[in-house]
Amino acid sequence: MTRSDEVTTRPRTGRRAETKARTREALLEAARRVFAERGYGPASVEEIARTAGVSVGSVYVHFASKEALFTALVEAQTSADVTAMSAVVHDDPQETFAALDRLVSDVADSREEALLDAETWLYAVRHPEFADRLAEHEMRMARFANDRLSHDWDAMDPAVRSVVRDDEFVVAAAALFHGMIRLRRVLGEERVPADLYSRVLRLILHLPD
Amino acid sequence: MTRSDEVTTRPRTGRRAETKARTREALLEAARRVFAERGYGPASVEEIARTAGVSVGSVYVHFASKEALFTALVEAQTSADVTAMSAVVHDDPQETFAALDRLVSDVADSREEALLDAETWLYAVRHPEFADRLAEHEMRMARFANDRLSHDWDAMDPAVRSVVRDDEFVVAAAALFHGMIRLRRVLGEERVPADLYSRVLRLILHLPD
DNA sequence: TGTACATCAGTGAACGCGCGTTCACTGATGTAC
DNA sequence: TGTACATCAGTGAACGCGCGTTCACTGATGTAC
Repeated sequence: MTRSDEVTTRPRTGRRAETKARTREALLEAARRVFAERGYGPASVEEIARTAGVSVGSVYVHFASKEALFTALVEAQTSADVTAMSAVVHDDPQETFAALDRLVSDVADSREEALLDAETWLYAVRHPEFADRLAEHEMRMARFANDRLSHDWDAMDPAVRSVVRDDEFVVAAAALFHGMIRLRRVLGEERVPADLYSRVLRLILHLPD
Repeated sequence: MTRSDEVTTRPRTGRRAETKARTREALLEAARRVFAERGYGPASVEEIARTAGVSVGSVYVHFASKEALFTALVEAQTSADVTAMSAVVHDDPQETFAALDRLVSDVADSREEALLDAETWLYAVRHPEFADRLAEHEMRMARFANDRLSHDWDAMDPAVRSVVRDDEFVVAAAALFHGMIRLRRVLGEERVPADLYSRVLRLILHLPD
């Protein structure tokens, strides 16, 4: 039993640690907004600091460099993606499809998320060492969907199963997801209705309704 | 009949105009490479000029600004896209599907084209006045495909036609196209085989083989 | 509890640097006679 | 054909500016006694 264990009334994290964590969060939130709006290159550390309400020097207390701030942001976004993905899956397929459509419109209609998504992809293609992390994340998301799907896959129409494997379907579904977000941003929600996503998925799977 | 019409032996465009046109082409080609590799913001006019083998000042003889150079490049790419699209359509659907798969692998496997594609989208989302031009281009490409398709659409399985309209199918096909290019760059060609595109399209359309 | 000292999150001016754009200049090409 | 002048594509040094990062400093919080 060490001395720190005996401290009970005092909060485990002192005021200093609390405010430090708050500042870090504020910086990540500001980075999300500025990186999305300007892009990685043109985004300035000064604007991120100003948006977070702190000085430039403070950024370097929390992150080693502008690049480290960006990758920390992507890491945080990755966790958020997994959370969003978990919320999509339901026992009832109808609800799952509806949740997927909602995810399409949520991401596409959030300027910030759509931009950051593209910015992350570009950064990954330009920085091979980072590409592996994005690939791993993309595969984790796909496998997550695949696990839920595999129970039903054996019962799927053989006309479908003979053309694509279950892991290929998941990749195609992810591709359609990314592509619809991209097009919806450019063409508008009339030409790219969110429920088109689930309607096409059902056509691919030869499911009714 | 003006004097210029009487000049027959002399080339219509003198040496000066010829070399100027060559320089312009060299600048556009260099811009394609540098904008793709670095992104619009971080790409420097100096590097573009150096890549093209001319001085910085020369860039401003041909283009009013870095931005004008970028939009001219996108304009040129737009024409190239239309040409590529024309080459895809065949009378035999089998050949059309095969050509589409080839287009997927061509664009995805060309680092430059894939990057420029994403860079253009980002620029459009960040510059609303430019977004209209990209939307128009995207719609022209879609309509182009739609015109070829509409002859067959009436003969399509009613189970398909009752779920998506022909213009919605074209949007979905375009979305799948963009998404597959994106994923293929990150996940590799083993996990995103090019022919997955046509296989999924056939599943959507409930076509055999 | 009170006091003296240590820690460290946060500050902001200063740095060296690379950027987009300009402009006076050069010289090959074009034109007039 | 030859000559004198005009045009203009291309040059590159110079400009003003904003960038990422550093670092000596501040003062609130934490610790020892």
